[in-house]
Amino acid sequence: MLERTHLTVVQAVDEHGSLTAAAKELCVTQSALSHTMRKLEDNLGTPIWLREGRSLRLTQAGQYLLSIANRVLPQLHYAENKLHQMAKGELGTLRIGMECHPCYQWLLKVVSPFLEAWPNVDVDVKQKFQFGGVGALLSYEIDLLVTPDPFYKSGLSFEPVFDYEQVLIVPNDHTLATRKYINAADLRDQVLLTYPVEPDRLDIYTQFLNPAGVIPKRHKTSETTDIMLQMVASGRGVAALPRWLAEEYCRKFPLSVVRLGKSGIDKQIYLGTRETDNDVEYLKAFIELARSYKHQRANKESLTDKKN
Amino acid sequence: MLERTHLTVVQAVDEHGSLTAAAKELCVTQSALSHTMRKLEDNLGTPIWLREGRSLRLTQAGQYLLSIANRVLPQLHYAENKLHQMAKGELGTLRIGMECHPCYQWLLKVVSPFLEAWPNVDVDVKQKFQFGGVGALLSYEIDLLVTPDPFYKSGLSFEPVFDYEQVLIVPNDHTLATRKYINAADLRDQVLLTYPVEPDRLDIYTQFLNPAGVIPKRHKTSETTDIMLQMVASGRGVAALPRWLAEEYCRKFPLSVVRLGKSGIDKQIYLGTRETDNDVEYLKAFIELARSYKHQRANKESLTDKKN
DNA sequence: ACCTATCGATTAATTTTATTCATAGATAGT
DNA sequence: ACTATCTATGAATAAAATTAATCGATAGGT
Repeated sequence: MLERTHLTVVQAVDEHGSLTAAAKELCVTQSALSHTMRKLEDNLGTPIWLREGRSLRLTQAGQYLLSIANRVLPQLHYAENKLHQMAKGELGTLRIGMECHPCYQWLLKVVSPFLEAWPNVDVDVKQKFQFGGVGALLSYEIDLLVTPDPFYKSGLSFEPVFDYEQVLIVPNDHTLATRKYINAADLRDQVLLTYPVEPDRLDIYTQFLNPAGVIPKRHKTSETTDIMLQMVASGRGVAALPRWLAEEYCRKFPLSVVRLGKSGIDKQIYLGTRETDNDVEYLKAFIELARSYKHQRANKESLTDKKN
Repeated sequence: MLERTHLTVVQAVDEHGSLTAAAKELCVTQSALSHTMRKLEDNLGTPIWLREGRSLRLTQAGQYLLSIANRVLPQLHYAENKLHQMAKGELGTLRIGMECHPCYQWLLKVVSPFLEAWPNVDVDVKQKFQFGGVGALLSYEIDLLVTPDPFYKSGLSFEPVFDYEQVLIVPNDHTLATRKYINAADLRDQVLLTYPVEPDRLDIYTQFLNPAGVIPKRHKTSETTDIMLQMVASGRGVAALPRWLAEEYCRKFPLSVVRLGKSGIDKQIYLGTRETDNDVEYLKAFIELARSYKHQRANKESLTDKKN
């Protein structure tokens, strides 16, 4: 009943001084505005303007209506703008879900250039999902899943964006420190430090220890990578980490990296999305950024390899 | 482009769970809503809902739109309500203009019962007018003029609401205190206290002193009635006031009232309004209240007279 | 595994609404 | 007094919203 047009007309008349001028501004005839506002006045039961000769003077109701127009119209304009930006995929919230700890370390590297490139897009990172990461993706709890386990299913698409080797990290003076690689049996009398998750979600168990039927001497957990590696550095145990991350810590602490098994444990990080989101610009951009980060790192690593 | 309907529909769908339910609520067909929202989605370039089987799920844009709806719609509802109240004359601001000091004293008496009776109507009192009180009335600066000088002109109507006698107030021990009435010449050697306005707007000059060609010994001014009468009480001069006001002060201070001239100076207070405002309920109510106050006071006075 | 009820989308027809056109009435300025 | 410039108005027209009828999809019951 009180429509946006009415507010627009009141505002335009106030700004341009007359119905005629307002009509020109709004690209309609003066008659149209006259009819429109007359109808509103009839509905409200009060005039908006007093007609004095050939000019209009706002009544009290009209003044109030003008104040409403000046308050509400900007809100609508702003909303329209935002919606258009959202439509163009320039604005929104990228809700990222994660299913592994190494993913988190990797994610931190990619998120910051993304935030810079897309100042109007927020990033939300979630880690707990009632029905798993894929469930969260399918139920629109998240828009992007970072996971080591692609789960091919219609409606979803997964893409590997990062390859890494899972390695053992030990103190420099550890008996295993100089080994080219270790076997599962070598961990039988070691204390193993991991993140506090179930062993069947830890690659070192599923891909290394379990197949060989080996159980380490003890298993301790640590929430954070820093604490974990400080414990490793002080000889309290050994830990498994992505090589790129382990090497970073080798610079900070007296630690060494050892391959797990003769050919190593190779892992990938995948990004999962809904196919319905294929045209969301900032999502595509994030994946592109993730891809380029992978290559950049690959180049770096080959350089380091040569140095060694 | 982003219309009120769109907001209403988004809100209704959120509240009732489906387009169909929302349509029933809004008393239109489901088809109508489907068309309306489809058009909006086309305009924005982004869907508001994801169609999943037979249910709708808000997109990010949709969630934003819903938040806008929840913010903006109440504003419009509230505005509509207020406008309807204004239309019924139950709401507004009564802007009162005043042209004389006694008017102000009288006004105070009438305004408070009015404010009680019309809790939704505000009262604004103004005293300075570039083009006089009538000008202020005609230019919609005020809605009601309280004045001793009716100015009959087409478009305006004046109504007397209060009769009073302008009297001289003197200290109890003053030489004039016991006189039945005084002549202009009696003020020749008195100090006259008045409000600080031009003498041609003071009745004691225009209707009493000037006709007799008398000028008082001295003329002092005071902004407030209280101070003025304290000065009178301490023998610094004499003042002219409406009788009803003077008698009130006689109870507080040792003061006496003396008639000005043999038959006294009779004055009226008029209320002036624009004829276009004839159907403004609260304006009519104010005038009615003013009238009733006049009668009430008249009765009181006649009672006091009998006692004396 | 098959009905059935229900949901949203769609097309064409229809109704309602908004807008224009043409013109009258009023008025401020020259 | 004349003219230009307002707003209002009624009828005609254009545009938009709404409906009716129907389709395809799907969740839930049997």
